[in-house]
Parts: sequence; structure tokens; C-alpha cells
Amino acid sequence: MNQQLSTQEKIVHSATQLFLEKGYDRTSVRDIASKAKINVSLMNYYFRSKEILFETIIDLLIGKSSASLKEILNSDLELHLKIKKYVSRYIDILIENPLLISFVLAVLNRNPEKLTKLKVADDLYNSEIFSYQIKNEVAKGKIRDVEPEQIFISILSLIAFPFAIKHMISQKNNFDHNEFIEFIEKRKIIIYEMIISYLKPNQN
Amino acid sequence: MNQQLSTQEKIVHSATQLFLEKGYDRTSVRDIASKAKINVSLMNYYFRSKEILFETIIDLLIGKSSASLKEILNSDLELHLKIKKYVSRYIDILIENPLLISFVLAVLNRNPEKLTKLKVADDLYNSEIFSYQIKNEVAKGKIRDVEPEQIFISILSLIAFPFAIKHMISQKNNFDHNEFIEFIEKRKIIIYEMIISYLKPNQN
DNA sequence: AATTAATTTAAACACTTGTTTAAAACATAT
DNA sequence: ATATGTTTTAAACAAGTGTTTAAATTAATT
Repeated sequence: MNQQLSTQEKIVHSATQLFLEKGYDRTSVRDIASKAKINVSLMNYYFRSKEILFETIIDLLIGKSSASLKEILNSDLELHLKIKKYVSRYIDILIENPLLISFVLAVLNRNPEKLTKLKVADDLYNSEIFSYQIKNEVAKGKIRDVEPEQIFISILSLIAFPFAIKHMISQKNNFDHNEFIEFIEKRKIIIYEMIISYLKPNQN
Repeated sequence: MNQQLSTQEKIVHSATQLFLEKGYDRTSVRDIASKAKINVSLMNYYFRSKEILFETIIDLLIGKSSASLKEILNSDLELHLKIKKYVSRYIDILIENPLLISFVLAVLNRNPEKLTKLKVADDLYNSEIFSYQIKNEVAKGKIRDVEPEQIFISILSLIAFPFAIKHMISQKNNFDHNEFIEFIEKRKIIIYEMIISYLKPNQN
């Protein structure tokens, strides 16, 4: 399989895997080269530096997943259904790549200055329409009086954090990978119902 | 102030700050030495290696905060009140040290093998009594039928994750530090009510 | 005051890091 | 077949890493 790939692709492929597993600092250029079975200097030939290679990979990783999430948030779906779809889709993405969250968090805390350039801010996290929708429902008395930002952060937290502490959860409950995924799959409904029950206006 | 401290204390003090801000890998022994205004080799004299110094600091950081949380979880408080106190206390701890979560997450993903030794697993995260309490309430029909683990992870996520993405939240909403804390303070009630409203048995 | 122990220092060690250089190998085009 | 451009290679570079050594300084003990 590695045979079919171009040198450039081999570098990206191997580096992505290593960055996800060990992070930027613990991955050396020689690690990447030996995993991709290429000469060390080819990394500098195709990408000018390790840093640039890293940024390329960040954009690749995040760009891939963010598009469909943004689409859901900006759609004209009814609020409840939108939340349900968003939660479900987001969890599916993270199940496909369970290391993504830890990766993004690491980037966020190592290079907070690169945040603007990072697609996360724009794509994963721009929710004008969603905010407006919530404010609207509040105004109509359909849901409890809430700050959209607080709701959005809550949803995000409930979805993403378990992946960030996957090791801890798995160890405590003696989960193998499949059992962890089962645990996470259940959260699609739990998170949805948790948010919905909170949003219900006071029934006094 | 640095004058009063012993060499050993100066090392721990400076290293803690650097590890929290920049992480283990991006902090060099010479960084620590120059911040503590001591000779490089004193680090190896008092602690045998950078790794051991790091583990010492992990235990210090986590041990400090975990005690009071464990106490609340294991107390015989009524469930609702227990959750309220736990959320509030946990948030207070993280406000006091907003970098703690990112630090722990970094350790968790870099050295997952050290997890057992890490006090997190035992202290922050052992909730036999809490689990039993929830199962009990479920059996009595006082709350919805839920898995205690899912509830615990949800509470943890709602509390901790916003600190892990502090930079993102602050940038998007143009928060300075105080405004971020305000945002977080509001979550004490939000998280409590979110969990409680979810736990309410079906009113059909 | 003399001797022993604890602390601090500067220098060096061995190793790894990302990157560059310049020659070699290969492919393409004239 | 020759020349040109692209890709790959091995070797070296300079800088930084954690740690050790052995001498110098300070403190404690007899």
C-alpha cells in the first residue's frame, strides 16, 4: 500500500499518525522518515520545515471533519433536530478518529497564538445562525432563557471531553476499544436528552 | 519572596509554573534553573532527574485539589445537594488554577502508562459511593434510569472542558481573564440544573 | 580551630534535534 | 546521446538536550 503513494503522501501519512499518537514534540523528523521509509532530508525538500508540515496536517485533519458540522449548524433544521444531528455527527467523526480531540487541545495550548489561523475557530466554532436560533426560541417562550454560548459550550464539552480522557475511562471500567465506543454511542441520546430537558421552559 | 525559599522549593516553584504554562517537553532544565536563579546541576542534585521532578510536581498539583473533591463525593449528602457542592467546589479549584486541566490532559495522553500511579485515577475519579447512591435513587424511582458512569463523565465534562478550551472561548467572545471567570461562574448553576433536569423521572 | 559533611559551581559529556550541503541517481526533453 | 531538471542520498552542521564530574564554597560537627 505504501508502494502506491508518492513520497509526499508517504510523509504526510506517517507524520499524521505520529503527531496524533505522540504529539508534535515527541515526534522527531527522523521518526517520520523511518516510518515513511524515506531519507530524512526529503521532509525538508517537500515541506520546508517540520513546523510547516505540521500546519499542513492540522489543516488537513480539521478541514476534513469541520465541513459537515458547519453545514448542520448553519442549516434551517428545527432546533431539537439540529442538536440531535449535530451531536450524532460529531460523535461519529470522533469515533472515526478518537485522537483528534487530544491533538487539537495540544495545539490549542502550545500555540494559542496560531488559534486564529487554525480552522477550528472558524469552522468548528462559528455558530451565528445557531445562536440566533436559540435567542429566537427564547423570545418565543419555547425554551428556557439561556445564553447560546453556554449551551454551545455545554454540548461541545459533553461530546468531546470523554475522548480527551479515553484512557482514564477505559482503565477505570476495564473497557477495550469496542466497549469504549459502545459507551460513547450511548451518549448520542444522553447528550441530546440532557440538553433538551434543560432547555424545557419551567413547567410551574 | 524567592529569597525565603530553600533551593529545593525554588526548583519546585519555578518548574511547576513552567510545566503548567509550556508543558513538560517545551520546558528545559536550563529554563527551570534560570527562572529559579540556581545552577543547572542543582536540579539533578535535589531531584535525580527531570522526570522525577515532574512526577513530584504532578502529585503535588493533583493531591492538593483532589482531597476536598473526594470528600464531597464520599459524604452522605443528599444527591442533589452533593452534585451542587461538587460542581461548585470543582469549578472553584479550576478557577484557582485554570491550567490544571490542560496539564492533566497532557500527562494523560503522553504517559498513559503512568495513569495508575497518577493520583487522578484514585482520587479525582473514584466514586463507588456516588455510583451506589445513584443506583439507589434509580431503584426508588426518584430519578430517571441512568448509568452512574455516564452521569459522572457528563458532570466532569461540563466542568472541565471549558478550561481546556479557555483560549478558544476567550478569543471568540473577546473575553479577558475576568470575563472568562464570570462566564465560568455562571456554569455552577447551569451544570447543576442541567444534570438535575435530566435526572428527573419522566413526568408522563 | 580543624575536620567532616552538605551545598553550589563551571565545565564537560554524550546524545538528539531540525536543517543544510553537495554529490549521486533518476527521469525528461532536446 | 547529450543536456536539463527533478528527486534521492549520505554526511555534516550548529544548537540544544539531560546528566555527570570534580573542584570550590559554605555549613555543621567535633
